[in-house]
Amino acid sequence: MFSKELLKGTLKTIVLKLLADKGRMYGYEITQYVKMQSEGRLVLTEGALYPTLHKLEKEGLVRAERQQVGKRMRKYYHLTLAGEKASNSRMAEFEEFLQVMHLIIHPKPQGDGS
Amino acid sequence: MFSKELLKGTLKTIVLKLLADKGRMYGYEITQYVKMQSEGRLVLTEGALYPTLHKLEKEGLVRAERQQVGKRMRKYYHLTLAGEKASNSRMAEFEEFLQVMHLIIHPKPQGDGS
DNA sequence: TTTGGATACCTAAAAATCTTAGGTATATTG
DNA sequence: CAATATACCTAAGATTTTTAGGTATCCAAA
Repeated sequence: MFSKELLKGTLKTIVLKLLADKGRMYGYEITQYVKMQSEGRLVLTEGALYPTLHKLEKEGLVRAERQQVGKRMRKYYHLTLAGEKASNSRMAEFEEFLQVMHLIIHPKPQGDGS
Repeated sequence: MFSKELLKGTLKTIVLKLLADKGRMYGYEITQYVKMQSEGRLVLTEGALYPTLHKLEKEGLVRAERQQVGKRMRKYYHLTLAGEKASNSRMAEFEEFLQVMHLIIHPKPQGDGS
């Protein structure tokens, strides 16, 4: 698995995008889904995920609904209208980030006179 | 310009890659090069860059040489052997990160029975 | 000539984010 | 019945970055 350093700053983006795609997910489900989809290469820690979900809720981008399953509680999250907008703009920013990284990592050769 | 949140964790990678490509650069030059190459979309702050360069030096990945230009001092940085290896492995990690993000953002549809 | 902007380095406090390392409880499987 | 998986949570510490300075030289324009 790659260094987690690169993940910094992308966690919110991932969560917002997944909720946009799936409609509703609960925290543990997100960790499992990401692990599965990335073929084990990306493992979200709960210590990062849960505070992020709470923060998104406080910011009004997601809303939570508790649901009882057997005797256990699940907290399903879904996007608010503001959350949908945030998800879209985050994804647009991510695309731009990729473009910029590409420009820096694969530079157009500057005129070098040769 | 996109939110800097996405940049978190990529600064070292960028610096190592640029030094690998260019051979030697000084701090201010790095900020200007990145700004130019990204068409103004990415601006590295000096408060982040200089401490990062110092840290890379302490880790033995880069070495600095002071050079007088007029009455002003420049500190040119270049990769050590360990730095070259770090640059390569960082870039490999970054590629893997991109792949993983792609898998999460553009998921292969799971059998949904429809 | 002096003022402002560019060049060129630096640091420290604060904010933001994540890891580590727990805690609690239920469900399932060997 | 013990271990693993499911499912939530928090807090201390580490790391990284922003913000907001500081110092000094160079050059061009007013």
